[in-house]
Amino acid sequence: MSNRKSSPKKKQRVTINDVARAAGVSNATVSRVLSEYEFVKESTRNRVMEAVERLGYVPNLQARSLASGHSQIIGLLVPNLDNSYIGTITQGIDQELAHSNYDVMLYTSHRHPGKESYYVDAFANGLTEGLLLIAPLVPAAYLDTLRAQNIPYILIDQADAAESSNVVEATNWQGAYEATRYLCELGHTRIAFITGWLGVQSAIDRLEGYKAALTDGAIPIREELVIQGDYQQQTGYEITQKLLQSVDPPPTAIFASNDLSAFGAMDAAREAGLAIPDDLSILGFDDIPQASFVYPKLTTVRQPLELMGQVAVKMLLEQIEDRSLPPQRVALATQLVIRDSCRRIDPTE
Amino acid sequence: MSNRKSSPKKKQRVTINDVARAAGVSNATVSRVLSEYEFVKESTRNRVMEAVERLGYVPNLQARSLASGHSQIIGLLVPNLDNSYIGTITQGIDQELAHSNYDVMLYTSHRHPGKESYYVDAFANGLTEGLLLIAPLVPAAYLDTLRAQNIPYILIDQADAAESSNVVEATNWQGAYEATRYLCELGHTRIAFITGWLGVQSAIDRLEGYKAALTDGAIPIREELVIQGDYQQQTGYEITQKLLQSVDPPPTAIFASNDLSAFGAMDAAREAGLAIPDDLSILGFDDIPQASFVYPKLTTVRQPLELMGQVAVKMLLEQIEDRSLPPQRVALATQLVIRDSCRRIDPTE
DNA sequence: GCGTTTTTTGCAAGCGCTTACAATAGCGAT
DNA sequence: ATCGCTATTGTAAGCGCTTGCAAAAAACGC
Repeated sequence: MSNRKSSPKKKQRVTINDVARAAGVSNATVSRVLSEYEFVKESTRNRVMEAVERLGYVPNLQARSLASGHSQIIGLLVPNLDNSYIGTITQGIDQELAHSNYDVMLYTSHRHPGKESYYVDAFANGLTEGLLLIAPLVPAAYLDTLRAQNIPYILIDQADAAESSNVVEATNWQGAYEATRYLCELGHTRIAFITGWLGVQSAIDRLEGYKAALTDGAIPIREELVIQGDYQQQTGYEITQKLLQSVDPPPTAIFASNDLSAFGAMDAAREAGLAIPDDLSILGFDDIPQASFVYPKLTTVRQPLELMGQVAVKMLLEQIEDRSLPPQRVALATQLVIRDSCRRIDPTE
Repeated sequence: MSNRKSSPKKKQRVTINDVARAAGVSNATVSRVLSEYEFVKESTRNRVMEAVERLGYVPNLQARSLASGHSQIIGLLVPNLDNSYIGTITQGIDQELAHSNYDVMLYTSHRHPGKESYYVDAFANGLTEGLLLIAPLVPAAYLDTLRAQNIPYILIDQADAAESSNVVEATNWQGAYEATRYLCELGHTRIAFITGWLGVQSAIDRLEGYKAALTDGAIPIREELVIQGDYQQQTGYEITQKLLQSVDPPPTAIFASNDLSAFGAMDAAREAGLAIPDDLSILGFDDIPQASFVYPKLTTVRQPLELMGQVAVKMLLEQIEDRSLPPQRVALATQLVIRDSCRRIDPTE
């Protein structure tokens, strides 16, 4: 404390100029070496690299992006992170991004609508070059902002009614349709459906797929068997409890709009003393990692979550490259994964 | 395409100078208004704010941080995101951060050791002002880098052997000890233990707690009942399968080092035809949301995951404020949450 | 009304890096 | 040796914002 002069408080960051001086070149040359500019003499390049190495120089990202206009950062807006659904998509995103030199800025909206648009405003400050929105609430308001600012963005697993966004989703309708048909073919006629949170298009599509399949199977749609859920395990549990008590005759199968809800349904069924699949068949949607570890292993509709993340990144990077690209929509194929939670039902039952 | 002159390709970003001009002041004044500098005349402030509003001005973050030296960004390094353990901690982090004006940069290491240190190098470029490391692999190498660069960082749920880091963890030893004692008190003497990934301290602490409790309960530690796992559900499943086949007499209880492993154990047990808790008691660690939704509800040791995230953020922000603060270690209390997966065992069995 | 203070502003110098544009160097051809 | 090119490097003007310093205004004291 006595002589503060002797302790230089300055953060002695190594800058490009230090490197330039050390290598006996101008900072422009250092910059060129670092950005792999082609016309740099071999010997100069080596000299610079040696200096970089020796001084432990690391470029300052903000300076770089201020000067170049590119931040090499993309934003990722997620509703929350406490389930593996989002996590798996993120895994795919991250994986794809690993090949590029983009970093990701994470924003979570905790399903608080107000916050999402707040964040999107924040994105507009130019920090991020593009945006990945996983199952966003899409109150249109902020998509307008995004478009106005001409910021590339991709909607993952949530179509935009306006049709003017880039979206990566799964074939939700078909997935639900096939799954329901499967249940029909197994002999089920009383098939309950736990919807997802109907604020998102994917949930609606799944519901429609379910209905269409019943109709095609000449099974009347009974409204008391279609219950509105919200993709949460707890809700699936509660709904199923109620369902099993109040509907008579009870359903012989429950198709849940996502695996988490299906897990909830399994728990409720077991608690009610029903064996799965003997007394009740259960079918999920997503195929998160857990689906194959629960007992019995869950039959479910696989969404290629990781792939969705990867594809979204690819699309986003393309859009960043060329802002004039027209909006694309990609629907990746779902696939029915038959495991142990559904069984053929005897028509006489 | 014909006359490209008419289309100004320039990204017409609104800058602080535009606002200054519009409000008839200098950019310095605008900057002061925006940073809530106290000595600005009320009328000027209003004029500026009005201009900001009207032009839809949003400050450029990189310019701001280049000039000020503060990026207001913290880095978050996670091993992966596909389980709710990390997600829940992140939730806490995010929640606490919402009160501040920091954003978070996300890095995932996918448990690939090489990558972690790669990232940490990247952090050194000054983009982030501090780092939160969730259950990192800690190959010491990059902690050295961090310390050398004097970048504040907090280790979450992973102590640093060197004792010189800030860490937020749970009372792992005590948690495991209490849980094991509980099992003993229930009459169990053949208690198997599925360890976590022993590369992290927390896993070791839990193992030690388990051993200590057995010793205190005068129960000999049988090595064949202690199996090395890695915190994954699948591994828990496989281990339990083997355990049930090969050990004779079989354990009457299994204590898994985390809930995921416990879920795996439950599945394996059920598959082997054992009822839980009647034929086998199972106890977990973490208390992730799912723990109370599986059937039977899992008895487990709660780690205050969200709180850990929040505390970590608080500590980090303090460290950023004042770099000279000495390293702190906080161990948050765990708590045994008794639910339905363990039962008292008849001594005559 | 004048010298002092205290507020409010503007000026201008960067922050560390990129990138036209210009200058220099190197080289074979003439 | 000179010219014409091309390869290589340097110069310098920013990118958009913050901030120390100083000037200008307003407020105060007598």
